[in-house]
This record gives sequence, C-alpha cells and structure tokens, in this order.
Amino acid sequence: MSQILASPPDPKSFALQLWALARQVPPGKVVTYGQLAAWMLPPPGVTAEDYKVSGSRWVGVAMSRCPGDVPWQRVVNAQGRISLPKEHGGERQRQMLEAEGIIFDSRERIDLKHFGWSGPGTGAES
DNA sequence: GTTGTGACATCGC
DNA sequence: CGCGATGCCACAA
Repeated sequence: MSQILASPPDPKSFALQLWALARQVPPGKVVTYGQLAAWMLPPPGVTAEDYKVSGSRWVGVAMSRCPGDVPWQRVVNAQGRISLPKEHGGERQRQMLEAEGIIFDSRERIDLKHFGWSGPGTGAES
C-alpha cells in the first residue's frame, strides 16, 4: 500500500533535482508540487505508489530549503493556491506572481488550466 | 534526549 | 464548492 515517506533516501539529490526542475519553470507559469514530483523519477528503492503520495511532501520540504536562485514563487499547491502562510512570505509570493502576469481570481486562486506549466518537455524550452 | 510540527494531496460531508 | 481531518518520518529548537 502506498505509504507516506517523510523524505527520500537521498534528500540532497532529490532537492537538487527538484530545484533544477523548478528553475526550468518559465515565467508567467506555475506548477504544483504534485506535478513536480510526477516529472521526477522515483529514487531507487522507492515504489511508484509510495512516491506518488510522498513526492509532493518531499517537494515541499525541499522547496523550504531551496537556495535563493530558485523561483519557489512559481510553485503552488494542487488547488492552484499559495501554500505559504502570508506571514512566511505568501503574500510576497502572490505579488511576485502577479508581477509575472499571473492572475489571481477573487479567492486568490490561479487558473492552472491557463497558467499551469505543461511540463519540461511539452512547453517550448529553447 | 525529548517534544513539536511540517511550501501536500486526497477523501468525506 | 468549501472546509476539515488524515498519514508518515525526519529535522529543529
């Protein structure tokens, strides 16, 4: 059965991979934790099921430790909303996203159908 | 050494 | 459609 793992076997590698992916997110687009996790390959020793339910969590943990050069601002939760408490910088994130052209609806929600990034291989990368 | 809590996603009502 | 509760382990103070 899918079991939530607090962190991947190699958090460091996972984080680096995640950050690398996050840096690929084009401006004006946003991605969800689940998507990021889905695009990454499950670390050795982790089953697809466990990864499916754990990945998003790892992404969150890794992002919390992300370096300053990572556009963590473009990472939102599955609801298309900012996950961070505004006192932690959530409000700041919203401002930055708006600055990139992303539109929030009345409920601070982003239309993932329009602003959601299709993925590292679907969008025009270069 | 111990205690508390967590950048999420999903199901139920 | 919105809100609340649940699951796991590791890390920080």
